[in-house]
Amino acid sequence: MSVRVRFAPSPTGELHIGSVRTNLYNHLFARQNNGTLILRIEDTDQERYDPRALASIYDGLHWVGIHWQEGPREGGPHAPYVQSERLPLYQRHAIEMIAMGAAYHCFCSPERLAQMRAAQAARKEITRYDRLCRRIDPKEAADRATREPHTVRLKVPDEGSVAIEDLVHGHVEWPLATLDDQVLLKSDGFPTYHLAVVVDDHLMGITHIFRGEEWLPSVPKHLLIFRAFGWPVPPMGHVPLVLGQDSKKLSKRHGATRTSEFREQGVLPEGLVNYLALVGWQPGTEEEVFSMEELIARWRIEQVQKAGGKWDYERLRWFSGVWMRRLPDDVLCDRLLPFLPPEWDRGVIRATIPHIKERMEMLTQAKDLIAFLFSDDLPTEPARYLPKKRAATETRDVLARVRAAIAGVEPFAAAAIKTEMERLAAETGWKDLNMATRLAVTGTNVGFGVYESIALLGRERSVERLDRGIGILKIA
RNA sequence: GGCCCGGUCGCCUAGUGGACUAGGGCGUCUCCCUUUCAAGGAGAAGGUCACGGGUUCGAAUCCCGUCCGGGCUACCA
Repeated sequence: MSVRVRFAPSPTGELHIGSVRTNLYNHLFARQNNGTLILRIEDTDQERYDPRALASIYDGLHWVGIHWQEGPREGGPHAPYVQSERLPLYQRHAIEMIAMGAAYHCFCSPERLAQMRAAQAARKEITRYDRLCRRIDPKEAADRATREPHTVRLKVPDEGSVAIEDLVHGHVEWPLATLDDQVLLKSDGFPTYHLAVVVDDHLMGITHIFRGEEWLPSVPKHLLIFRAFGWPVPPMGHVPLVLGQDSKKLSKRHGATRTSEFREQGVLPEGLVNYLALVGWQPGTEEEVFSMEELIARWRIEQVQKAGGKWDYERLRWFSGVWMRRLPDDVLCDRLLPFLPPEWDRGVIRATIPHIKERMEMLTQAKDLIAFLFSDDLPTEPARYLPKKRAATETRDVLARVRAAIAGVEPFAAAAIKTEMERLAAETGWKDLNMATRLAVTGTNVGFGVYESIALLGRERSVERLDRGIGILKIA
């Protein structure tokens, strides 16, 4: 039987980075087994529905390199893949469960439910449905259901227990006596998550369920539904949560959590995927830099951690930097373009790549590094042209000698410029000759090699800037 | 409160009874390289393996208890 796994997000907002991690695991498992990955939209909560979410899911997942075969836009043999378009299916199954005695109609109003819970809480009891409607005669209930608002609830047995062999956590067991009679079908005709996942996972032929650990407590409810229909229960693996620094579920207050934020910050998707895979999984060796293809070959559910992983922005940056250096220059150049002014010449940008790729962790850092090549908007304050502990007069004199050397150097290339500059440094005894030159030519005290900077800028512009620097220092 | 899941350096983690004087990576610090910043190289600091009892010749690893943290506890997912 071929592997079929799914990613089932709720369209309630922008794609969360923790969701990407969970989906990445599904993707890796599908790919390594030549299986099928399915995207299913679980929009059963009309209140929280966010129409922008679907685009966010598609954009974010495609950006990190995750692709699937069946989904809302792709179609497939089990379409539709949006739960709100499958309502009759869930309603039919809910009715079937009632007929089998595994569920019942509930006519309790939200108000009564709220009062009931308040009373239970006041008595320090467990707050759960008191099963009032479970005692209504089924025929009467069916009749009332034709005209009264109602929900359908799971009829949880009073005794016994259910268990799974979780792929991550091992044996987990729940006594049924502690379970609530979960609502399966809401009064608006929409299913709850619990009914919808089980029905869809079965109907869509899902063979393995990998999802976040927050779902572990609801497994017994799902087991009861599988059991009622006599459906086989697919193997499940509940993967650890992605946490913030305070050990709580990663959320906005911890920092960036939207996938699009990382993209906007210039994080390389290769680095993100590499880092993400390692939050909750490790290969059993000391290697840790992996491409998507390597992850596909190596990832194993058995190696997934039990404990939650704290999000580490520093480590993510490091991985992004690692991939910055690994990507081919042409590829990196293309990645950079969206982060630079459109009028900047691609050819010039491309020429800087070998010099800046080792100095960036995020694509957003490129702009400052190469701006001096595209803008003549340099500082005007004399102090900005002085190396530490150097006076204006001496700096001006040294710069004049540099200017002469640059004006005549042949060939005009980094190696020859280096030779000239080193000769001048020896002659003048100036250890910070390069810094003085850098300040005059680029306007900043950090950046890649001065010789390369001058070579890239060109003889004419370099000389112009040296003259300009000398002029500013004369005024001072 | 109840149910469930966790607990190895600040963070991610290796480790599944003896080679553990607990290893690697991120971060921090030092040095080398470099007339900037990085990258690269070499080192350092950092852990009584949550705690307490057992079992055993021997425990991070097995058992029991305790503590701490988290998740769930909705007609949310």
